Amino acid sequence: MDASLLTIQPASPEPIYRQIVEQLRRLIASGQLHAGELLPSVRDVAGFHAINPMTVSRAYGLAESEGLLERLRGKGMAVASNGHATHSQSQRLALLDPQLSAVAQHARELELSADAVMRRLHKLMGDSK
Amino acid sequence: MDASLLTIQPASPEPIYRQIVEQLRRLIASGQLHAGELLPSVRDVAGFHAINPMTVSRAYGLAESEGLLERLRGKGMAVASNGHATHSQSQRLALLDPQLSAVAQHARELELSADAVMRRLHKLMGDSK
Amino acid sequence: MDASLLTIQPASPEPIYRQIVEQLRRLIASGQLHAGELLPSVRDVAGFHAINPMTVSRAYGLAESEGLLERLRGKGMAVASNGHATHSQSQRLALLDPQLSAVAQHARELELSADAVMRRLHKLMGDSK
Amino acid sequence: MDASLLTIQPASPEPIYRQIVEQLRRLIASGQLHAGELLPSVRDVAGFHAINPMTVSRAYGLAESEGLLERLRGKGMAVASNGHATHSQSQRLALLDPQLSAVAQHARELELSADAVMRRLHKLMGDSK
DNA sequence: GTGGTCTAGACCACG
DNA sequence: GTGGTCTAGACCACA
Repeated sequence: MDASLLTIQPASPEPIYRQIVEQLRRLIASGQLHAGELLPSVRDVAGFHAINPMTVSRAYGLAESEGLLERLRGKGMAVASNGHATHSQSQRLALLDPQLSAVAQHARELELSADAVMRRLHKLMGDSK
Repeated sequence: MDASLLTIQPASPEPIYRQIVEQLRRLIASGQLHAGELLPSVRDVAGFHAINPMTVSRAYGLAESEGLLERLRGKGMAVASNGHATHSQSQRLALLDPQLSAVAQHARELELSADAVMRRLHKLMGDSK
Repeated sequence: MDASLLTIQPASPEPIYRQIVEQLRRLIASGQLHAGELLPSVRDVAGFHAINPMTVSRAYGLAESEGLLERLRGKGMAVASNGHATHSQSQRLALLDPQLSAVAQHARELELSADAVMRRLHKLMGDSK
Repeated sequence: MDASLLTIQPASPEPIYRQIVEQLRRLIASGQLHAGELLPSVRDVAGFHAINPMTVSRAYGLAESEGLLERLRGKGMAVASNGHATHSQSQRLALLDPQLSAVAQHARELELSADAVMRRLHKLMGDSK
């Protein structure tokens, strides 16, 4: 894996270290990071994105305590081989549920139809490809 | 308007005052709160939801400074009568865009198809009705 | 709870933040900290033990992510009310198992009898009261 | 001595080199390794346990600097013949003291009686025989 | 080379 | 008042 795979948005209200953890969670769940794969070093990620190494270290540490990553002493952090990788589609969808529930509630408050919301979402997902 | 119309989730990472402001924004944009309508007092909202009155006051103050609400001396806060209410559908959809963009990005990281995500969203929007 | 209840050994190889978390785990499991009880603030603990507030904050954060503590926004950290508190004696004993297993293995390597080890342990536990 | 006599737990938080040194200390103190006995080569130990040779070398070096081992030029490392071997029982018990003190403190924090802890320890020492 | 810990201090967000 | 985030930099431990 390359440090450039991670996307960091420093201006986001979401803390950087959590952005990293959640991206890792998704990339691992989808198999884009496969079990055993070595992650870029803390210093590489920090240098590439111009953030503090401790911020990256904090993210890696959290991901480890969640069982997403494991520490190979002297080598770095690797994707854990605990079955967290390559979830089924329904498992991956479940990761989106909290966000989608919020969207559903907000749409209701806005009195928007499911069709209108979905057309908009479809457009955004097409654009992003 | 009744204090029970607002939904507060004290355990959410979203700060309470922002939950209130954003809900007001959506309820006003959709016309569920109409211009001139009087809001429940800070004390009522705070008492009903068992939250700190200062939090409600802060939300009302922010909403006022955005032009969503206006302060009627001696009567309380009311929905502003300056055209913020009853947005068009496209304006209301725009309020959902940031969230939908995030959903799109996360879906990409999870390698989920637009169809699968939309089916899930459709189900959630149906359920919530 | 008072900041003086925690014991910090800065010279120990065990990191300070983990000393705190594990002590909290034991004090909660034994009911010496009861569910809902407010912990001393990060700044109080840091000041009392002359350590960096971030170190304490890190410990509290970890304890929260383990479900031991919960954040009361604006009030501080409190012992979680998730049933982690007041474990049965067998549950509390289980928390000592890893250490006791290591003791057992080391005693074997030292060719020490169970009786000799236990007499020593009994003396130490008596002294500490 | 055979490389298989050492027990290595790569996943333990205890560093590997220290696991080796402390095991050597205990095996020598108890006379299971006798003075003058030749140890397996760095390469053998590293190969057998699939760990880095440098780690084994570091452990041997530390043990030598402590006087546990001595370097026989051209032959390898051997158990030192300077009275470190076959300690008395009280000397061997002293090697366990730091661990037992920690157990005593944790038991106090868990409000466990000396009897309960000792029954558990007795069971573990019996099992491991 | 790897990650981990701690400090000192600034600044923010929340109630 | 509370905790949270981030930075900059030093130092350590491990392989």
